[in-house]
Amino acid sequence: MALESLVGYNLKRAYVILQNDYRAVMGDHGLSPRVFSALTFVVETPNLTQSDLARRLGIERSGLVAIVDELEGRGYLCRVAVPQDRRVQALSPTDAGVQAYEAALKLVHDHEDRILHTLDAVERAQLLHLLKKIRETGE
Amino acid sequence: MALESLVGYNLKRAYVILQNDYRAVMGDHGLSPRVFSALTFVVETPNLTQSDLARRLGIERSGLVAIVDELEGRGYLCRVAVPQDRRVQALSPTDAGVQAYEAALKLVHDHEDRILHTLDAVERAQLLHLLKKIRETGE
DNA sequence: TATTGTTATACTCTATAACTATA
DNA sequence: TATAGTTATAGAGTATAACAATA
Repeated sequence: MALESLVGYNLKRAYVILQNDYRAVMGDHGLSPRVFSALTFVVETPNLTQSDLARRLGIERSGLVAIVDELEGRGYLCRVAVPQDRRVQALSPTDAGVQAYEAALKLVHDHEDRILHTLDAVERAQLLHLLKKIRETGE
Repeated sequence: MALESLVGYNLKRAYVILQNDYRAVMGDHGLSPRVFSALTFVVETPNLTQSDLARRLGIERSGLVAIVDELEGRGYLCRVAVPQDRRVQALSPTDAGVQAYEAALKLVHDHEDRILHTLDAVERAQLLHLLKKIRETGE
């Protein structure tokens, strides 16, 4: 079967498996992968703007609006006006946002530990390394 | 950055990079990844039914209809009635389908060789091996 | 002129539910 | 009853194009 030797096919299948398990662990009302990623950037990056965030996530600004709306609706961040440039909205995490991020990160770690239990520490590090090499190529 | 050590995040980013390059190589009227995968199974598996194919691709039967419609519309396969069980349609590749498959496979190989040029043969084999380990876990 | 955030819109991929015809 | 193929429908996720406010 020619597909078995294709990286793209195996990458997609593996990605779908991780994603399904992620959603099962996070639950119906949990943060989706992209919203969790966005929250991570907001919590870890001071003075992040929406355009910055879209660039880092590799999506369009227009697509980010709904993500930021959701995080704001959950009370996890605030859009803060920036006096120096009145076009931009800085994204500032709330205390609830930081707590939700930490709780979610713990769940994500548990999920990855479980779904990747057949990979030992060396294999997991190898996999991360190889995936990052692909990322470096494509950007 | 917590995301950098997450397999799921890096898996998705790498997958998006491969997918974008795939589409660039195959062109606007080329076979999409899922249609190419379906055609591969049809060409390589005699007497394949739609339910079989959906199961192997990991999607629902309902979602497969449009894929088979497209391949039939391109003249790459025929839905063949099976006398033994008149519920099923066997999927039989045409000569044009086999030729299109072979041409597409060549393009896909070129695409993967190019986008993965920073990985040597050993790394690529490692990556395939690790991705398959994840697939085995999740099925 | 260019950029930020935003809205409107459309497209792809996928799932669920219900139908029909067969078994 | 159960299965194969099908249709209708809806929900993510994402992209493009255009707009107002601001630089």
